[in-house]
Amino acid sequence: MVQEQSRSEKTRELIINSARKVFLEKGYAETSTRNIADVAGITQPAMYHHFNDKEAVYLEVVNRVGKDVREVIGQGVLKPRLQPLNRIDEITKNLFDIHPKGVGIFIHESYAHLSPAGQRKLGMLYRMYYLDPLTGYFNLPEVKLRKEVLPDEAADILIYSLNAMFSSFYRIGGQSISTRDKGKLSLRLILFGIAEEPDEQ
Amino acid sequence: MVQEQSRSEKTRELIINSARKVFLEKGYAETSTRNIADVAGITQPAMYHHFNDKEAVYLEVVNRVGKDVREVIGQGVLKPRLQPLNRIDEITKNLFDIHPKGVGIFIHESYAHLSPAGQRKLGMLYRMYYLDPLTGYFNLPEVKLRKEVLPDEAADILIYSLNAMFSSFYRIGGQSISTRDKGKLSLRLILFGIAEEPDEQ
DNA sequence: GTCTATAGATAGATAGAC
DNA sequence: GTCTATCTATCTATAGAC
Repeated sequence: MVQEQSRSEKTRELIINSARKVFLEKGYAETSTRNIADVAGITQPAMYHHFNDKEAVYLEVVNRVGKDVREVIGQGVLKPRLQPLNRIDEITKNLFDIHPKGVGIFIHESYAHLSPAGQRKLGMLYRMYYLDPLTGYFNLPEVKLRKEVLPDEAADILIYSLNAMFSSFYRIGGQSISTRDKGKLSLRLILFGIAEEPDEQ
Repeated sequence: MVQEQSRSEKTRELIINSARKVFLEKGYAETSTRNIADVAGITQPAMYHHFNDKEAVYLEVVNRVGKDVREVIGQGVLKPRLQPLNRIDEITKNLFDIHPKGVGIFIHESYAHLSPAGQRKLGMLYRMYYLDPLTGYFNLPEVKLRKEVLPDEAADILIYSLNAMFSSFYRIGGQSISTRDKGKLSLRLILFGIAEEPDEQ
């Protein structure tokens, strides 16, 4: 069942892996097709033999990265020995191992630069690989959400809030949360909020 | 004391106000100097008589917008008749009246496209006009923060989390929180978190 | 299948006439 | 002070030789 990889397939994989590095680091708009070709060690037009356009390369990369994301979230959910808070802490740690500059620069900031069809596809991949697996975590019986929050809303909010925590801009206003322990502390703030809840609103 | 405005000063104001509209809507990178000039009804090179470069126009706009932001936050803080939650709700509402596409597209996404000097200045303005006034709210004696959160951290987290809530990308995964009441609900999630806190961690 | 060459678009910024 | 014309750089994508 192991198929020999043709030269074309090898080059295609090389392009995808090179593009993965650059897109994860700089996002869609700031990545040029020459950047990708340079990392791959081919000329820029050669890329167009393997892909229709830049968008097709990006969406294939999102598909590959997304599968890894789904995998690490799924592994984190299925660790019954760990407390729920330690499990979600491990999930976010693995999420940022995959996205060195955060999820936002890779997914959210790319959206506006895609064609309408590309935007629909990106939305689909984001839901399938990021939101749905995290919804699985918040659906665990031992994870207690605040009563007005639905599991898929919690997943969405968590990813967006994490974006914020790991933004490089986070430091420009002076020393801030990112200079302290980014992991556990940030996560507690997102999960449990920043303020004391008033007795009755 | 009322000084007559010269023709040059009027044109400069016209450019700033035109740029303000476009930068708030599209952010720094997606705004071209021709966009600004078109809105102002002048040619693109004419802009360069009044400003050294695109960055100078942007930073002047941030300064103007920032003053308005400081103003609405300050007004919100000083409303002792309102409950704290209603006050912060009013503050965020006014914040998004000023930023129709959210604070992120105007401030945070612009950062990477500026010169080092511009980045330092933007960081300074962001702290002065956004973070410090909000820190004032979280310093109010009647606002109770969770014990591990400092007031300036709370300010930073609030702005970043609000970014997320109002991102246009927020909808692509299907119907989500943004289709419900964006205001009070989102704010409660940021302030008080999404999860029930475990009895002891 | 990959290359060189280049088309075609758009960006920020400058030169110089008026 | 504003204009027309243009420079320079960069980008995505294509044409066509090899």
